[in-house]
Amino acid sequence: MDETAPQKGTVTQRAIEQIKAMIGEGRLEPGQRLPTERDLAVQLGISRSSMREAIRALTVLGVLEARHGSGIYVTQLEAGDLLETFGVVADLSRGPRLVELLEVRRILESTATALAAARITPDQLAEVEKHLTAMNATEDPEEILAHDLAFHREIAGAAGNETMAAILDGLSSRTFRARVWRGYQEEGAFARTRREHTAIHRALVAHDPEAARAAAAAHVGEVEQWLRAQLGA
Amino acid sequence: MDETAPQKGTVTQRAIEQIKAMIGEGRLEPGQRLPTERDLAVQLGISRSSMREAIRALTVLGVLEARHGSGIYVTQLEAGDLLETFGVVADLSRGPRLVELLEVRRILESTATALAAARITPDQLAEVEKHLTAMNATEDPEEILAHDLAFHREIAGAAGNETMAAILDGLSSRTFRARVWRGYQEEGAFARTRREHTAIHRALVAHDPEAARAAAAAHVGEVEQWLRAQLGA
DNA sequence: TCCGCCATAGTGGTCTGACCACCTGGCCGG
DNA sequence: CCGGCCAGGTGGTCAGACCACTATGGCGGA
Repeated sequence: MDETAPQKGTVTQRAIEQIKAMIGEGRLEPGQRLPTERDLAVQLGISRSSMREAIRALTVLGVLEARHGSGIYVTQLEAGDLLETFGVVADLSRGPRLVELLEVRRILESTATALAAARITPDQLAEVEKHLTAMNATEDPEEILAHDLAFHREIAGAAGNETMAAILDGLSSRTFRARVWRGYQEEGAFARTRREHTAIHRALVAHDPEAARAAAAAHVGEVEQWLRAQLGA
Repeated sequence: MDETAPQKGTVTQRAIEQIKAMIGEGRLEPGQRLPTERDLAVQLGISRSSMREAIRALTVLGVLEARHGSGIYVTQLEAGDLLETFGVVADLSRGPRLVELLEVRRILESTATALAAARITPDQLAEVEKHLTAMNATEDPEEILAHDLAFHREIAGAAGNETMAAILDGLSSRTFRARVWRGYQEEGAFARTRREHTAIHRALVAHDPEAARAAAAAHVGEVEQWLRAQLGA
């Protein structure tokens, strides 16, 4: 009856591809609910175990979402859903790879900040200021880090490219930054960070893209150079 | 007995986190072989089915690699291994998200090309030329696309940032580009593409970063603008 | 002695069927 | 009419069996 699968790879892998294809071809819309695991297994002619592995795989990729007791749904397939796995990359990278990731972040962050300088709205600017002042008002590293992240996320959002913002979010994932900061803050980098953030903010207020680009690049580049030196030592 | 897991999330999710943690803490080195599925399941106190789901999840993320009949191994955790999932993102993105991805690619590709202009070696330059001439010597879209990909990949590699090269590779994944090209090539874009590639190559030969950046940005931007227009229509 | 074949043990891959935990919606009683 | 209860359906987990493949080491022949 079914001559769709001419035997290639594992059945699970095949199931993953088939579901991905269904979504790619539009047979499954974002947010739509899929048949039950049991039905899907029958449809593709495989066991429920294999089908579950396929579903689990697509779940960690941010393509599907399983709700216990309710069903399996296609995510909205937005940038945030799919790029969440980017954080894993950042978390598992070490040594020279960390420097490379920071270099990528520097390139994207500087461009995003430049775009934001041109496009940011008063409301968004107010939000940025909120995190800036909150960050300056505390000495708790945890809180500083949180506002630091929010500061940059808000700016990336103002750049108007959700995909880029999602990537930057992954590149700044909590554990990633925490790992770098642990050693970085020892050299009293808080003050410098605050100065750099102020410079970025000033460029945003002035709607000066080039100044914003330079300030952001310098900000990330500072950490990048420090990390590079650490590895060379 | 075991107070490691105080009940949070599904057992599979917990297993995923635990294995990730083992790698993050260095208890599992890249390339190292893991215990068997059966042993791992016993160690973490879960069933083999759940353990298999966890392994499958980490497999699609490029963290683990399962070899039938041999065992499960940690990948080298290099950029290419972990960023393969980036291709999935590109394949499943549609509409405005495609434009955003192209914008990200434009930013990274232009910078990568600029870096390459400064650092490229004669050998690498020869390789680039090979793909350029091969691309000009055929009319088969399939082959042109293949050499087009290789052309950019070689340049990205010459930039000296493996991570960036891997991301660009994902952003240029076969199905992604094929989808865009299907409509794009109708307007006789082959000639324009060749011209643009020639301009990029010329900048590389001259070791002129700024010219390279401009040429690469224009090259990607061309497609980006076309796609933007398509969506607006 | 050495090489090559092959039996075998061990591994991941798949299947089955059962049970549990949770959500949902409808029914029933207030 | 409303609220709580309950049953059916769903994903989550488990157990055990068998299959497909790989690697290893021993055996036989050259």
